[in-house]
Amino acid sequence: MSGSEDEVIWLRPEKPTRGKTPAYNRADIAAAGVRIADAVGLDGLSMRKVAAELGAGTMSLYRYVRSKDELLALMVDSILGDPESWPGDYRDWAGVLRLCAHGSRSAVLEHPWFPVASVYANPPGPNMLRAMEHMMAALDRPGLRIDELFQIVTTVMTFAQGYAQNELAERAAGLGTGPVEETTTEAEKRYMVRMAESGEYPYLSRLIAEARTPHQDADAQFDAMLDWVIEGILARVRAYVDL
Amino acid sequence: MSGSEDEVIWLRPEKPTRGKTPAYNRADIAAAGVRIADAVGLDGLSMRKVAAELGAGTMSLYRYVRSKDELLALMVDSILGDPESWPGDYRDWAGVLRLCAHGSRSAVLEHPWFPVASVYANPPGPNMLRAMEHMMAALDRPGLRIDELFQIVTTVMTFAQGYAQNELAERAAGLGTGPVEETTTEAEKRYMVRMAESGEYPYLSRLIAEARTPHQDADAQFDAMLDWVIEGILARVRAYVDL
DNA sequence: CCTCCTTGCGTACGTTGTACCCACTAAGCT
DNA sequence: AGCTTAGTGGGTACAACGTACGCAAGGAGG
Repeated sequence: MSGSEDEVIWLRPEKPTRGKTPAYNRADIAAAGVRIADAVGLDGLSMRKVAAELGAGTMSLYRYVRSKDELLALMVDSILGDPESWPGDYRDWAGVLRLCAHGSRSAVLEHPWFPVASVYANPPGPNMLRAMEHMMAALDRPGLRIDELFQIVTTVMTFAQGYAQNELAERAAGLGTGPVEETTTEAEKRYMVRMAESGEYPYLSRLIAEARTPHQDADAQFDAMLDWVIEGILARVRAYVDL
Repeated sequence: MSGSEDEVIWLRPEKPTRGKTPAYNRADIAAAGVRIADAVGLDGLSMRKVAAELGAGTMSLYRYVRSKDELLALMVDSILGDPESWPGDYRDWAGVLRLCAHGSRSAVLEHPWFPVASVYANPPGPNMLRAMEHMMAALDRPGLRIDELFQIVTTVMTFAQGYAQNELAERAAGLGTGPVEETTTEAEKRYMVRMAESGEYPYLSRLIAEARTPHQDADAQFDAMLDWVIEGILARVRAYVDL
C-alpha cells in the first residue's frame, strides 16, 4: 500500500526510512556501471561484473535497481549530471546551441555505449530534465513558442549525438578523416579495400583514396557541419524572433 | 587454404561449390530476423527464434552466419535493400537530400531496432554501399570535393535517423506532438506528470500542457526541421558550387 | 564406385538476468 | 526493555541465451 511499488526508479526514494542503512548508493552503482561499459563495452556489461566492481554480491544490486534496464537509466542520467557544460551566457543564442552540441558529442565520444543505452533506458532522468530546462531557459526568447524551443534543442542535440555516433562508425570502417580505430580488424580493412578496388563503388574508392590525406581534423569538421545546421535554424527563427 | 576463413561475411561466397545444396539462404534468414525484431524487439531476437521461424534447427543458422552480430549485419543491410527510395531525378539537388532523409526516417520508424542494430553490425554491407553510391552520384556537382559530398550525405542521413529515434523516444515519454505510444506504461506517464507538477521543470510543464493540442503532425514537423538543416547546407555550398 | 566437402542439427557448456529465500539489522511502537 | 517490521546483503537456482563440437547424411568430382 506504500504506493511506490510499481513506480519508475526516479520516483522511488533512494534513502529508506527504516532498517539497516544501505552500504552502497545509486551514484556509486551508476559510476561502476559506467566504468565497466567504458572498459569493455555495453555487451560486456553484466550485473555480476558491476557487483564485483563494487565488491558486492550480485543480487545486492537489485536492492537499488529493479532490472538491468534501470541500471542503464542510472548510467545514462549520470553522464548528463555534469553541469559544467551547461550554458552560462544567455545572450549568445547560437553559442548556447553550440555548447549543447559539443556536450552531446563529447558524451558520445567518451562513452560510445551512450546512445545505445539511451534507447533502452526509457524515461528521461532528473539530470536530463534539468539539462533540458537549462538549455531551454538559455534559449527562450519572446516570440518563440515552447514547442519550437523544444524542437530546436532536441534537433541540435540529436544532430550532435548522431554525428558523433557516425564518427565512431567511420573510424571503425577506416573511412572519413578521423584516425582508424585500433579495434578495426584486419579482415574489415581488407573488405573495404576490396570493395574499393572492385570498381563497383567509384565514390567509395575516391573517398578511401582521399582519406589518407585528411583536409581538417574531426573537431573542425564537426564544427563546420554544426554551423550549417545552426545557420539553418537561425535563418528561420530570425524571421520573427529577436535573438 | 581457401582464404575466406576469417573474412567478413560480405566477402564469403553465399553459394558453395560442392556438397549438398543449402536449404535456406541469407536473404530468407535476414527476413526472418527482421520479422522477429519487428514483432518483439531486438531484445526478443534470439538465434533460436529465428531458426524456429524458418523451421530450421538452431545451429543450422551458423552455416550461414558466423555469429549473431553477422545476423544483425544481414538484417540491417536487407533494410537498405529497397532501391525504390533511391533518387531518380538528379537535377533537384535539395530534393535528393530530402529523399535520402525520408528514407532514413521511415526505416527507423518502421524498424525501431534499426539504429541499435546498426551500431553492432560493423562494416557497411553492399546495399548500404550501393545506396551511398547512388546518393553521392545524384548529388555530385563540379566544384564539390568528395569528402564534402560524403559529409553532406551522412549529415542528412544521420540527422534523419537521429530525429526519428527521438520521435520514438518522445512518443514513449508522452512528450512531443506524436501520439503517445501504447507501450508507455502507466508508471511512466505518472512520472512525467509528477515531474511537470513538481514545479522544478517549468519548461517541461508548459511542454506537456501544450502537447495536448498539437500544432502540426509529426511528418510536417520533421519536414520543417529537415528544411532548416538542408537550407543551412545550401547556404554554404551555393557559395562556390553551381547546383 | 569412392572420396570429400558441406549440409542440417542434437547435445552440451558457459554466461546471462533475475526470482526466491534466508539471516540479519535498526527504527518505531508498546 | 522487548516486539514488530521494513529494510538490508547475498547465496542458490533456473530459464534462456550464444555458440563450440561432433556426427550422420547428401551431393558433386574423380
